[in-house]
Amino acid sequence: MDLFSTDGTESWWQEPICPGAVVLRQFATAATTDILTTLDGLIADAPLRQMQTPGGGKMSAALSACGDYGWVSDRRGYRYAAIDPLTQQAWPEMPDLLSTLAARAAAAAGYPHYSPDVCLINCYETGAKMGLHQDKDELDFSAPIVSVSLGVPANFQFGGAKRTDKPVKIPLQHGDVVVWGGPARLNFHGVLTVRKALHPLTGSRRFNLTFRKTH
DNA sequence: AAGTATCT
DNA sequence: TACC
Repeated sequence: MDLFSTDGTESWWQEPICPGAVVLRQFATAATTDILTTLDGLIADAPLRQMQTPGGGKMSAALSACGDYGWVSDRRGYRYAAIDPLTQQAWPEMPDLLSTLAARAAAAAGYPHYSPDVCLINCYETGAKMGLHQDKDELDFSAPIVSVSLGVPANFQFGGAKRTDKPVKIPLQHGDVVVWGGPARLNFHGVLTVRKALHPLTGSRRFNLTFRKTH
């Protein structure tokens, strides 16, 4: 296990998943109180909402976003939109605290010069899940995905380039960051049903921040 | 479709 | 696998 400590205030380590993908364990732990305060402000301006899917279903995780665009799903399909359909306003600007964290994580995983234009905010209550899918609505697949876990734990599933590839199950805790790009950029991934639990900073909720370069 | 129903 |  490779252990990193730059100034004595952070201590994290990395666990490879497959070529192009890695877990940065406890990478964000030191900053999570400030991140969650920042999140409160963001979702006050762009409320979390459960989006409709094209088939007529509803996603169990509630979503919001900040940055230049947000990911939107409705009966017509999936897309990135510059205007939040709920508020009819632009999405909140991405705070420096978040873009800096994402860039630091990407660099640590071997992807320097990362400048995401979107941060999706996913909120999982007990029982919520996310089916296996690919992040393929972006226009730039050369940039990685950076995924920050906060609050109650969850089991992440990370598969291959084909839906039928058997995923590996990765338990994620508060402060863990997953980065995937390069040969793993389009790999299928998802979140198993979140189990009832309590976290001192988020109660029963799990938040997931996913950063992307969409344009 | 990031979900769900329906099939083999 | 199909869904428009």
